[in-house]
Amino acid sequence: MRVSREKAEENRAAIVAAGSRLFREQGFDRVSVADVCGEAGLTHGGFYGHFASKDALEAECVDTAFSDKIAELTDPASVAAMAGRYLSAAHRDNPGQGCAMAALGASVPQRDELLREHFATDIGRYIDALTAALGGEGRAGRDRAILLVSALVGGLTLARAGKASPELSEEILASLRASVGKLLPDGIALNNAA
Amino acid sequence: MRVSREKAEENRAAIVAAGSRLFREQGFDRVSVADVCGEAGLTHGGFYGHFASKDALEAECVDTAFSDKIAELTDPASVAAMAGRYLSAAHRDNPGQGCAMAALGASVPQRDELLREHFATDIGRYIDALTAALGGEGRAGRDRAILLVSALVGGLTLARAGKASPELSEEILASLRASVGKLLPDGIALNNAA
DNA sequence: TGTACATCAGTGAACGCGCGTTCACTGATGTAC
DNA sequence: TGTACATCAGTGAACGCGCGTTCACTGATGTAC
Repeated sequence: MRVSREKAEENRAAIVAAGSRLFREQGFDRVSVADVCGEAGLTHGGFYGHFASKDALEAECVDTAFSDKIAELTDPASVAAMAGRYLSAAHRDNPGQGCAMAALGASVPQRDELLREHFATDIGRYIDALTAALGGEGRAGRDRAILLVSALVGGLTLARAGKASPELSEEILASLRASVGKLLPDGIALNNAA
Repeated sequence: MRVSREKAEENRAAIVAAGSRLFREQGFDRVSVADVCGEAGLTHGGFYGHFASKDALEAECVDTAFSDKIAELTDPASVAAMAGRYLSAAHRDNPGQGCAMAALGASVPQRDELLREHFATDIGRYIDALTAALGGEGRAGRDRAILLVSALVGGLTLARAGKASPELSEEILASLRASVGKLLPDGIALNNAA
């Protein structure tokens, strides 16, 4: 059942897309190679023709998840829009297309060296991009970006972990939308809509 | 090989203590019932005489981890001391006795209802205790506590996930020690020693 | 352009392994007298 | 207090299951002529 080289490349990309979503939704350990391949419309036997191991797939999925998010960061207004979306109930309830740091960051230390190195590089790229988008310079600029991303990642983690208490989860998101708005440059307002 | 009721109670407590540490170090899914029992000096066969399921153990381990941390929060100075320890390389590198929110929070949504409810209740208790310890009142008091705990949890998650890049990981911790110091009440300084 | 064959993307069964949970058994503890 | 026996905490083998990975096979693709 050989397919064309073009189709094979599409299949590979479909595996990465499916893994990128499923890993963020359920975590690395709760998603099997067969789950990912099935989601991509394939059986699992051909997987090792595309990837050296499940670890290698994980690393590639993480990279693509970060790249999508980094591309969104262009100027201070884009950061405010991102923060508004980030602290929304929609993001809390749909991790599959959301932040890889909040969804997968805590499990990175237990994973293999390839993934740990990719994840560290990606976090560095994200902080660089956020600092640049905020227009800050030097130590103060990076401090602001690091405080912002930390508050977002931690707040979303708490809102998700506390979701069995809906009022608490909502309070955490609403409270952080207010606090994070004050961390942004003057004149840039958080978008609370999304 | 029956043991005395007193010894049986000690064994049960040893299982909870071992689980509380191992789960924070490696995550729920990467620690087996046999791992926990072995760490407590027992075999795994008797486990179900003490606990209804692995899920029930997880919930109890989470509760004890939170209780230990909540007891530390007494006044503004205790919060500053906690924050200094929280953002240390020692905490980053030793999750077993550290913060359950950073170590396990991201995996809560995938776990069973019992654990999700316990975790949500524990987060609520933690935020209540942190607000009270900071001496703040009303909306502003809770906002400050929520921003603080979010920055701590997110920052530690990033420092751990980015540890393959040691300079980045250190920068995140140092930057947040500076930023978090400014979030504390006037006159209360972060303890950078631990 | 048309044909013959080599290549190789994908299939599905199989592998060894570790998991959560169960259970028959053991022997020290706890109790009835 | 001392004895006889019932209780039950802990043991270790076993269960069914799902995992990551491998492999013989299939048949459409791609290429040599």
